[in-house]
Amino acid sequence: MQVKDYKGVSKAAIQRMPKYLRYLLTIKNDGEQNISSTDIANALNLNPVLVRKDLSYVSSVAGKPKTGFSVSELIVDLKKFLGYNNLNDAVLVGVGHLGKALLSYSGFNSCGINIVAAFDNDELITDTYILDKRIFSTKILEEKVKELGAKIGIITVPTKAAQTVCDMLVAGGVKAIWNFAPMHLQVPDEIVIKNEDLAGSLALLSQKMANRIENN
Amino acid sequence: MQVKDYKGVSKAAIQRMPKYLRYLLTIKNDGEQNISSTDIANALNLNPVLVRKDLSYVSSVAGKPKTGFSVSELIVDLKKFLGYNNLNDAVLVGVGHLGKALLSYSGFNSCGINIVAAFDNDELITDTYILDKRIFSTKILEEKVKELGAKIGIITVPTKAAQTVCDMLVAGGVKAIWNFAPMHLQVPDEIVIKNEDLAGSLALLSQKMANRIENN
DNA sequence: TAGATTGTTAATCGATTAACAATC
DNA sequence: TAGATTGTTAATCGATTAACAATC
Repeated sequence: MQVKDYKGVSKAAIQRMPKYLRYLLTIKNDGEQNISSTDIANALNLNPVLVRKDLSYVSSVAGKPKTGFSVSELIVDLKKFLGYNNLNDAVLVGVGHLGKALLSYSGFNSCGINIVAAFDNDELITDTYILDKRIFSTKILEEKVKELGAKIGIITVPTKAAQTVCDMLVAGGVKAIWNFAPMHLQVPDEIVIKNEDLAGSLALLSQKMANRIENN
Repeated sequence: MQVKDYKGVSKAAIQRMPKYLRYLLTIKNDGEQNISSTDIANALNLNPVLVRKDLSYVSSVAGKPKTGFSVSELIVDLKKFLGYNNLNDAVLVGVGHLGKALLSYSGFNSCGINIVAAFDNDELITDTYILDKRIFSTKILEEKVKELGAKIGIITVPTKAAQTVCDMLVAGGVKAIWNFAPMHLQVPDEIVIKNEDLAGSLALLSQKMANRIENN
């Protein structure tokens, strides 16, 4: 088996990969065996050349002129690229509505992330379960994260607690932070952080709306 | 009062604006009157030149050498740029965990968006309230959206229902869709859409982790 | 074969950073 | 005044698109 080194893939391209994978899974389900970059591009409102370039980074088998790409093979390649076969253990801190939403979402298991435990301050819910995930007290966060060896920390606590929780997760040994609290967190250089900024998305949406109306 | 035309602001810059605003609000709370672009940049891990360029798009008053920018004035300018003073009415469809999380989040009111109603298929929760937002049956979605005149539709339903709900919202007259379902939605050209793609974010996080570990 | 489709190189577009003069 | 800080222009970097030869 040939080994790809995945060099030079742009950030934007990385974020498109799960979209390709999802689309391919749906058409595979419809019984499609082959697909052209043009068809993928049309379905996802992208430029066909961009799709070809993205797929060239991950595909182990070249697309064939006239027939296009093998759906099954692309799916395998995309899953490998995205690391969906080897799960990373994660813990989630803050079992409010959003925390519950993420804990209940079964789709993460097929996205390379496995939430193994949750933490919350509220004594009423500690030692209860959401699906098969136990909720522990935040008091034992650091020690428990060490024990579990979790590598990703998901933060869904209120803004004012976010930095403290972040520090505890880092002390517990996580290598990456996925932050849903609306604030910028400070982490050591070696820690990877991804901020999920809804206000930023909303700003973009509002701006597009304003411009759209203006141009009518 | 001078009128800014906000031309040439990059998408990336638009998404940074709420971050600046949030940071300025916290330091205003700490009693700071002035702030330099360098200090903002350090706090948010950005390049100072980038911060100055971004702020130059929105600030009605130039920063002063030696003292920097007036915190209060920047706050006013950012709020105006982001349209946080004139609220857009929105409806939310799909009152699961994520839907509840968004309905319960009081912070949207200060982000220019006002959720006026929600919809769900589940008869058990129709005509109940979350905060002051009433949950209606999805059956009357189109007519109710028209009646309310909502301009933004927020989709938090399962994947398989997302496109149908999207079409109903568009038929109801919304101008923008904020989609949290993990799939690509098709909308008419004149409708603005923003996909909140957690799988894409996660892909980026995983990739960064993999590279970080590799480079050690 | 002819035509659809691929994959690559070059050109363009967009965003960030570097350099530096202006000024409070 | 001197130095911190701004704002702008040019250079660089990164990502997308256009052009086109290769090929099943």
